[in-house]
Amino acid sequence: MLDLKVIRRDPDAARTALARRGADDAAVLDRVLELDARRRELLPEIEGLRAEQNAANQAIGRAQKAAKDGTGSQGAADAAIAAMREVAARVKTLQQELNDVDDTLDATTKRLANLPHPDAPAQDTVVREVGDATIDGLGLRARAAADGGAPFTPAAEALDHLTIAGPDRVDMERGARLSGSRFAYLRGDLVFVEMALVQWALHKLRGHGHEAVVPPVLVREQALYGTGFLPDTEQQLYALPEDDLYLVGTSEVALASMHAGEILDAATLPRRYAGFSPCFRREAGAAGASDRGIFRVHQFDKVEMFCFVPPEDAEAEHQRLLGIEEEILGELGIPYRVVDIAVDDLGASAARKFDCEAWLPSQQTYRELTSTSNTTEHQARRLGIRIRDDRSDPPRRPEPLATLNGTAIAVGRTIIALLEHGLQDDGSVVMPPCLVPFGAPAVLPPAAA
RNA sequence: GGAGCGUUGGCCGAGUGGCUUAAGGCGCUCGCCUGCUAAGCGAGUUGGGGGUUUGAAGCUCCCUCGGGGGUUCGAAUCCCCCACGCUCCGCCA
Repeated sequence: MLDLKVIRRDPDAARTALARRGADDAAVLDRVLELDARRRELLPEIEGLRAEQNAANQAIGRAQKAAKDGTGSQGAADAAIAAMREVAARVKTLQQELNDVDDTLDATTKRLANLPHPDAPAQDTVVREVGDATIDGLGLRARAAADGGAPFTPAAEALDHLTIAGPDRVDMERGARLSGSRFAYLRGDLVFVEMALVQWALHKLRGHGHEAVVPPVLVREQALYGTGFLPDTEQQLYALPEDDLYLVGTSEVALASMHAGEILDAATLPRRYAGFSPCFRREAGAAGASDRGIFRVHQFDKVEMFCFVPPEDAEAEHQRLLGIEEEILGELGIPYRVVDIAVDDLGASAARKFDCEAWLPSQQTYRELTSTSNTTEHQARRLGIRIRDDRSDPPRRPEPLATLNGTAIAVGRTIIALLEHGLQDDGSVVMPPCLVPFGAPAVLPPAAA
């Protein structure tokens, strides 16, 4: 949500910035300005009448008391009450209109997307590529083998993850039988790979100052409006209308909402979290996509980073999150590239977004594995999260802070990349050495014939 | 699922229609006083939105007793809906 005062002062700047997103936000913006103007017409009128009421009500109270004491007449009070009746009716009418204007203004303002960062590019832009686009791109597992880890001889030919894992470990057929397409059972070894990935990531993130969180995944509509997923991505959301709850598509929703309505002491910032939760996405409209296996499913587990920082620190924090994502991919030995996402492809809340795309040998292309967004004050304003700086002089009013999110581990997709990059000629898969202490097998046996 | 009781300022807590425009206390901030500290005295201490202003400060008005609506000249107080919390019963991994 944008700051009304800022829009009011310089509507053209907001208009220009929103236009870069390519949406029809200009009309919405004009509507906001119009409603804001009407609101500021109504307010002084109502407030004047209310001041009149407040004064009269005190006088009535005194007069009635005097009448009771016998020191005054009831007539004076009755006359004042009669006079106020009219004022009360007028206030009621105006108040009704003001309420309508407020409601519409609020709903309309919430439709506006965040202002994009000036540096957000017009087209997706590759920032850098790390590792070779080959089967063991970074050569990390080969190097680890030389250091005494499991020996590793990369397969000569790439295979996709379903072939490598086999139906005993990624069971799409039974998943579909149970729940429909895009659902899978993850079984056997791969469960321990998932647990190791999660444990490893949470430990790493704790070292980076992120507190581990397992959040609720069923949330009220309010949380989705607050994080900017509504109105915007309704067709992506699973809803439970019986209970007025939604399944979250990412723990970002729950993590951002953790401090909703709070005023945080500036001295306690930054606040950094690492959420672990399942994520649910309807993937409506993705029906034609030809992804095999667990690349795009309706339910997957994810470790998500989330940060609350002072607005002036947001950009540095964004780079920090990107740095952690790259560190993770690097240690897992997954070659990747960083893409600066095009301004018209940003979510409603994001001012800027970087994706890390992993090289998938079986597809001979880069695919999105992680993503980090700087949502500036957009979510904080919608969720009512503010910062109080007791150290500032003169003291300032509480102000919105900035929030940022980033994927640490999207489990399913990470497993895909690990399988493809760890594949050896005999069909076995070498796991990154960093996961082994956390319970991953050093080597996954070949899929059963 | 059923029944009951609750939600007041940073915290505790009084308050059943009108000088309560929220008592009192604690905490905190500032000042005074006091060898230091403590105590004492005084003042201040929710958040939001308007007006004035280039902006800020200042001044001023309005709103804010969990949220929303209603009754009334007037609501913390009465009525309705919702959210949340606690207790008991039932059910349950």
